[in-house]
Amino acid sequence: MVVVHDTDSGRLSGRIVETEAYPVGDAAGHAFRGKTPRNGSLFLERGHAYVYLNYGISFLLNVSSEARGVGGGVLLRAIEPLEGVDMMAESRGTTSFADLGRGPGRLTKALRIDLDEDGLDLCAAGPLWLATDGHETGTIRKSVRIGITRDAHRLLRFYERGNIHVSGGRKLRQ
DNA sequence: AAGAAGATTCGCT
DNA sequence: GCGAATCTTCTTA
Repeated sequence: MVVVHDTDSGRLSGRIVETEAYPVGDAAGHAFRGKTPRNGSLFLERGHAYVYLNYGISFLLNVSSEARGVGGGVLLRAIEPLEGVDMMAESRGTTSFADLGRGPGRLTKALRIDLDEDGLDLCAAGPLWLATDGHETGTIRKSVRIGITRDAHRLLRFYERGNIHVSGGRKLRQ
């Protein structure tokens, strides 16, 4: 699908090409130890945005995936930029097309997403929403998740094979 | 109350 | 390839 952010300066959008699942009962998930001031949005009805500040540096965007009151979600790790590429380059401070949305923190910076978007319903009318994709979908592959230690063996990372916007090195894109 | 780890990125070597 | 930047949560005293 496509993530769309309608801002005062224009529309930003990108096709999701890499995700990671953090299901119920997964020790690596933020909801594993219950609700906190930060992760409350993970417990909203499936389809809501959970945005948080990671390592004190980068905002990361998730989509809640369970019934209201149950914590679980999907991390968006990379997008292929579609609309608003110039604005994205300005936000990211680079003109390298492949790098604009390559990585979970870069993705939010390109789309200008921060705590203002936390808790928004992505399946309703609003500034941030998910659109269906008219593009052809390539082969979807799976692997272990990146940057975690708990439940590290689970194959819960999904990405489009060979896509240059997928994060990690060459191997992690094949 | 203090320290360490964590779903990362960037600049420098 | 390595370390810094820097906020939230968890662990240990």
